[in-house]
Amino acid sequence: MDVRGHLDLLLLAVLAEAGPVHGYAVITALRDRSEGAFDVPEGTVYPALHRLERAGLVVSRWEQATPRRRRIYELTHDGQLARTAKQREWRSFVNRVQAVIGPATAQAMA
Amino acid sequence: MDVRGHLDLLLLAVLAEAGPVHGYAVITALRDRSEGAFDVPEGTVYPALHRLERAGLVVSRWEQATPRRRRIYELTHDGQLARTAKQREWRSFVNRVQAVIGPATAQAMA
DNA sequence: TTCCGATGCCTAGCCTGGGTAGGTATGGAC
DNA sequence: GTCCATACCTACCCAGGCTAGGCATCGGAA
Repeated sequence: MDVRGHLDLLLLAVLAEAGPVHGYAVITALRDRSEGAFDVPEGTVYPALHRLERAGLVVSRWEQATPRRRRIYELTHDGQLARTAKQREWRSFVNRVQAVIGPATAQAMA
Repeated sequence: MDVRGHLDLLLLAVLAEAGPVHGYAVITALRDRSEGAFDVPEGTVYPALHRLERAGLVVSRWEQATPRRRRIYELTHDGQLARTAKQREWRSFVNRVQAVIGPATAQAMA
């Protein structure tokens, strides 16, 4: 299942709840939390994290003294704000879609 | 608000519930049902309808004896199936996202 | 009567985002 | 010693959706 334009929300959510974490762990966290549904390829996640960093929503640093080189990502303040904003957007989006595709479906979701 | 990869679902839903309808009406229906949120430009909808027709999910015919020329779109049987499939996908997608971004948000949606 | 906005259709091209495919390197298990 | 999992990366492709334009008709307002 692809992430359909909501990748940033997912990444920001993982970073917010899992704390400072490296890229590969973001991928596994996404897979675990979605029960395997969001098996997002590395070629999607790494560039996305770089985008978020360029946008100032995350900062990264190379982890010291670990067996493998790891780049640790962390939300900035702007990233926190963006996360809550995107969550609001997400809720609104879901409600709008629900309104279009019919209340029966909305009920079936509960 | 953009439709983020769920345009086909929205179009199929409108066509399923509003019955045979022309393209411009699809646009207004989408806007009305979403309370203005999905104000999808014509340059998005018309090509999308053509895609759906090429895919065999809708058929179109030119309406006879109307003041303006109108192309009427209607779901095919495959279109009906695709609609229900995409609704299932949508529900699943929402649940997965919810699982990732946290149950608190899911609760807030109810 | 003339003009403008709403209706109704269309397409060419851009841009972004996500996926594919491939490369590099190290650690641990067998 | 070989192979898989870990861990990072980028170049490229492609689809989808948006911008920006064009065309035509109708009704109402000025």
